[in-house]
Amino acid sequence: MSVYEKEPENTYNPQVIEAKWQSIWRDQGTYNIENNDKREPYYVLCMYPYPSGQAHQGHIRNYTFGDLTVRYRTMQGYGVLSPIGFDSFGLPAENAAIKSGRHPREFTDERIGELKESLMKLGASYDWRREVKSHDPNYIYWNQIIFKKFLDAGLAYRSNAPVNWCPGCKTVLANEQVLADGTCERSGDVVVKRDLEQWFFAITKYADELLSGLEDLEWPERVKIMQRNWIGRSEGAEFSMSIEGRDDLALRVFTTRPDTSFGMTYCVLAPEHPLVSQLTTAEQRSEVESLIERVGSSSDIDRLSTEGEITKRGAFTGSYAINPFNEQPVPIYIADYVLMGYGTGAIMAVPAEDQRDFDFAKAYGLPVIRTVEPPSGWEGEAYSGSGRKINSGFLNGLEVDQAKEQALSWLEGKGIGVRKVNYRLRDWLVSRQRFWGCPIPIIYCDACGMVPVPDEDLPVVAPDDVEFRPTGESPLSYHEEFKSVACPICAKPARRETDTMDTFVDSSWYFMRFCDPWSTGEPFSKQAVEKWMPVDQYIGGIEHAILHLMYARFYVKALCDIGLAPPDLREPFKRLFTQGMIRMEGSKMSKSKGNLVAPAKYYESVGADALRLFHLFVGPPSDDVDWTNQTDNLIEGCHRFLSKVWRLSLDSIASPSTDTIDNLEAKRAGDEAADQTDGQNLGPNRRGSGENTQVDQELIRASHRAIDKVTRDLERWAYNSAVAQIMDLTNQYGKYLREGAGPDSLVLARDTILLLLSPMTPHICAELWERIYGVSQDNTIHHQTWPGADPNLLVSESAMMIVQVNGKLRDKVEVPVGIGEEEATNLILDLPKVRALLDGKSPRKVIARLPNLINVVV
RNA sequence: GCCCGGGUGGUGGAAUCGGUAGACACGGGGGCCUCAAAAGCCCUUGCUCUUACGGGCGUGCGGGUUCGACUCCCGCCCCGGGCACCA
Repeated sequence: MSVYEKEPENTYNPQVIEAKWQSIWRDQGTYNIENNDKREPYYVLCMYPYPSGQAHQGHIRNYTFGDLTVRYRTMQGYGVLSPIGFDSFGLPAENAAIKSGRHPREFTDERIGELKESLMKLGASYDWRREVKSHDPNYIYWNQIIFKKFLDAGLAYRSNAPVNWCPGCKTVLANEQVLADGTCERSGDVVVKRDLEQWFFAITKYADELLSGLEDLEWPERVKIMQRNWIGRSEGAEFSMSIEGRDDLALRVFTTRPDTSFGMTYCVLAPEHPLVSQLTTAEQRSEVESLIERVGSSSDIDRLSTEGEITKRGAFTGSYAINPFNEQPVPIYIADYVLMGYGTGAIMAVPAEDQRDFDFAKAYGLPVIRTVEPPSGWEGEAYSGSGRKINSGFLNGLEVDQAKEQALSWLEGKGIGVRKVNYRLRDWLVSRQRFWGCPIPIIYCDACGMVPVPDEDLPVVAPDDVEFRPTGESPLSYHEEFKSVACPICAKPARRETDTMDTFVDSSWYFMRFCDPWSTGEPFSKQAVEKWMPVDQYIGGIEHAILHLMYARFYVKALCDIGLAPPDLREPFKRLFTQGMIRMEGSKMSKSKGNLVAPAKYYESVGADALRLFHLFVGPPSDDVDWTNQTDNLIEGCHRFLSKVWRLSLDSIASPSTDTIDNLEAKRAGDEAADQTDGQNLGPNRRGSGENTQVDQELIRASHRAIDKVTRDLERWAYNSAVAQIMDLTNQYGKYLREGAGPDSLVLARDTILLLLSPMTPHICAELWERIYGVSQDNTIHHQTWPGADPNLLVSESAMMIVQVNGKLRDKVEVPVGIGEEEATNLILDLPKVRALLDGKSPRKVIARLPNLINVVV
């Protein structure tokens, strides 16, 4: 037992010190920041959480990384904006309301309280004055104002569209909320198609900028790739084909391979294509209609399940189109593999160069004409690679790329086609038939049509006296008082829109509101946004790689264009970090799976600092974490390490070999004066008296190496190896402390450990710093400057040189760092081990990477 | 099917520019301290041959480049993620 631990107040008691410092931070508003702060601004943001009650380990992980960044950047001298809020609209609260009969607001506020408490107990530092909640009437107000501005700008519109309808949730789902197997992401029900009048945001207007804007973002490459794929830009041609015997009709098709037009052997329309009924001949009608029936009313799951029975997937219309390239008629089919929502909803089919067309052609006995010579020995069916054109009239002999260009020019020259860019990205469907969301501020009047709710009547807030029936329908739709309203224009009875907005709308601009949550005249002042935006470091889960991050990017561009945001902002998140997920037995941790591990039990046993340290140490932040039966051991180990830091730090005060506090204070003051002269050394970088022994020199170098390594590791998100480095320094410090090193080196090492650790485990470091230095409240460890390594101390005078013979490690020799090649060669040729291996032969070659390595080739 | 990641001891992981593979931990084994325990400290811990000294093998598999490969190239296998009729 250490000297200090004999006194009860000197044992490491995380619960006591964590509560103490958390209340200090809260009472002092340590991490509050003003918009007129003079320091260089730095905006750190973690994705605001859906309030699900007590935090889960995914939150803990996220907010630990965020808090580390906040504290680290603050120590580097930035004025850091660190806000937090709650994504408090959404389905779970509504479902809970249906079950319990309680109002979702009550339920949500309670959950926010619980989540807030777990975040406070984590010791995360925020400017709580800036808290934003989606369900706050104030936020709803601005959400609705922005919606109206979008409407004015033509960015919000209403359209009757086939939508994904979940019979379980009784609501429309965005494409993104429908899983690949055609089921609802939330309820698992089979999603069906329905035609409904819905609100959309015109995100496709920004398709090109959403794509090109990715270039300059410091985002993980895989997130950018996912977004690029989602946008799905493709270049090609759109051209018209005449219909045999029908001079009144023309068929327009889109293709990315105009060069393959000579290989067109049929055309396909989507079953929903408007020309289908006109093109269908009497004898084909029943066949065509039965296919339309099957495709139209079915769910995607039915549509997909037809895979394999390909002959049920298409029907011949009885009509023929004329291929403009060779004037040949080709039969027109309808088939479910062509989608109405993409391109023109009609394609020219080239089975030789497209596998889907090939499969269809084979099933329907349609011909295959190759237009690109496949490589010799080609065994596949359709060949979509490059090569020389054949069977292609004026394109023969060209390479695919040239032929594409020629075909395009030919189409343009003839005036039958144009170059065309298509996107996979669709407009954002924002209507939700739910209660617990931001109401869409629109009134429908029989006389005046669609009328936006006047600003002075905003916000439109969902009523309190609602009845939650287990029908799945939104209570708004049967709440007469809410629904009935006087038309703002003619005052006659009118109906309110009862749909609410997708909750992704709320999360698309909350980070701007954080800049200026007090703003009353506008959603945020341009000045504040100009100062803080874009977010310097955004941190969140990879699961938001596409939706949230795409929508938020769209929103910022739109807000710039309608004049609410500074025009040149364009992008919200300059740097993005996506953390890995917590897994349990291989599956994603989530409440629905009942596999959450609440932080409370760790707060009570080992404390928040140990839990934070575990999340930093367990592996690379971007990797998934497997929560196993070993995990508690690792957390325990983190606690043991912190106990060691505690003990060794306090022992240093007690140890007669180190300075008294008074002496240290004097020394620090002196060093600060000295620091100003060389302008470089801050914090613990005191050089000492110059009387240090060899042992002291080693510890001093070790401290500087740790500063260097940890700083570089924090910049490259290698928190696990940063922690390892601090552990290593702590082990050395402990050793030197026992061996009685001098005070300069011990104090340096101890302070270095505490400073480097302070953004990671803030409570214990603040407490120890206070016990050592007795600092006042505005001079805690978190007010210290991040240490800088002295480059001169990073290199040693001697190095361990690896001696290799034929590339294999054979020996190690300590050499001076400046050793020359000749000297090194002579030295190693004399080594007994090398001599034995040479066996009298002379070396053929010597490769030297001095002073670290030398390799003799025999 | 296409596009991304990844595969290193019993476990989590490290090796940042092609130069000591396994840092730092967890777990295991042994010891010290103790009446005893907890805590702490010390030693040990990739596999394998050897009493030892010392050797051999080793980063999913098979090749290649190089004085030298976890790292680069080619071809496979396995795991995870994203997209999936987007013409």
